[in-house]
Amino acid sequence: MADQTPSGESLLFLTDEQVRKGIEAMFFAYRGFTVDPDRILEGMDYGRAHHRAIHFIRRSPGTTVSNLLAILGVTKQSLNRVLRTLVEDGLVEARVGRRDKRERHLYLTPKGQDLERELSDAQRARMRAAYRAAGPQAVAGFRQVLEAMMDPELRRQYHGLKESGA
Amino acid sequence: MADQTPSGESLLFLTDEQVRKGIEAMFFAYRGFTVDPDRILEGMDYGRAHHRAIHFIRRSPGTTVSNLLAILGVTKQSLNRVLRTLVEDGLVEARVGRRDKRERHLYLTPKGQDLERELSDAQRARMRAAYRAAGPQAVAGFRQVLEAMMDPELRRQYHGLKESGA
DNA sequence: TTGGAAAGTCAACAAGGCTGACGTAACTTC
DNA sequence: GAAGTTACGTCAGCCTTGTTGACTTTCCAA
Repeated sequence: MADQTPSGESLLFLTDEQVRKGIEAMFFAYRGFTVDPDRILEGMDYGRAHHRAIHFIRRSPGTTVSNLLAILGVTKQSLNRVLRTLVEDGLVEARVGRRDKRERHLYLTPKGQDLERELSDAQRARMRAAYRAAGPQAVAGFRQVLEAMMDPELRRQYHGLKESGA
Repeated sequence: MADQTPSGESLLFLTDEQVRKGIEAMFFAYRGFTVDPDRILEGMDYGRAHHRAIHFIRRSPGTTVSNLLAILGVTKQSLNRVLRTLVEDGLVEARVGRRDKRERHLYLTPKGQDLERELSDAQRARMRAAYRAAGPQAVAGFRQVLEAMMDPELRRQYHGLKESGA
C-alpha cells in the first residue's frame, strides 16, 4: 500500500488518516514501552513515578532535586513523595551539597542500583528486540522523528543528558 | 558507527548506553505528543482519558463498550466514568444494540466531532511538523520500530484498526 | 427453564498528578 | 550585618484516572 513506505516528496501527500495511524502507533507502542517495568514494580510499593526517578538518578548521579524536577516536569511536592519513600527504603541516598549545603545530591545505593538494573534490563531487552526486528536504518529514523516531536525545552533537556552521559 | 551497514547484525553493537538514549527519547517525545491535546482539554472538565475515548470512537463509529475496553486496556469501570460524562455532556451517543440489547454502540455527536477535530488537528499538526523535519525515510523507520515495540496483542489491535479505517 | 456468561452500572479506594501556604537553612547582595 | 533569594521539605486538600467488588440486565446454551 502507498502508506507503508512514504518515500521522497510523497510526505506532503500523507493523508490525515495516515498521520492518525502514526498517532495510534505511538499510543500502542508506549504501552509496550512501559509494560515490563510496570510488571516488575507491581507488588512492590512502587510505580512508574519511582521508575522515572530511579532512571534519571542513575543517568546523572549526584543530580540535585531541582534538576530532577526540571527533567521530570512534575511539582516538587509530587517528586518529594516519591523520593522520600526511595530514601526511606534505602534505594536512594540524598547527600547534602558540599559547595552549597542547600542542595541535595542524589545517588542510587547498591540496592537502588539492583532495582534500576532489573528495570532497565527489561526495558532495554524489549527495545533491542524492536530494533533488531526493524533494522538499523529504521532505528535511525525512529530517533529522528522522536526528537522532532519533542518540545524545544524538552529537546534541550534531552541533549543535556546526552552530554552528561557516562 | 553502528548505522553504517544497513544489515541487521550491526545492531548487535549498540551499547546499553545507546539503547538508553532511545528510551529517553521515547519518554520526552511522548510528552510532546500529549501536550497539545492536554492544553486544549485543561479547563474543560476533561482529561487525557476522554481524549482517548473520543479518538477511538471517531476511529470506529458504532463500536461497543467492551470493544473500546480492549483497545484502551483499562477496566470497564474506569472507562464507564469517562463515557458517562461524555454522554451527559452530549459529545457521545450510546445506542442500545438492536441485535444484542446488552451492547451499547458508541457514536460521536456533532458536538463531539467538533472537539475531536480540535484535538486531532493539534496533534496531527505536531506530528506532521516532526515528519517534515525528519523526512520520509525516517518516518518509515519510526513506524517500523513503534510497531515492533508493541505487545503482540496490542499489535493485533493496532492492525485491526488499520482495516476498519475510513 | 435455568444457570452461566457477557455487558454495563454503582460505590469505594489508591496512585500520582496539582495548587497554596509555610518553614528553615544557606547563599547573595547591598 | 540585614534583607532578600534560593533550595528543599512538608502539611493540607483537591482532581483525574486507575483499581476491585458487588450488582442488574440480557443473552445463550445445556
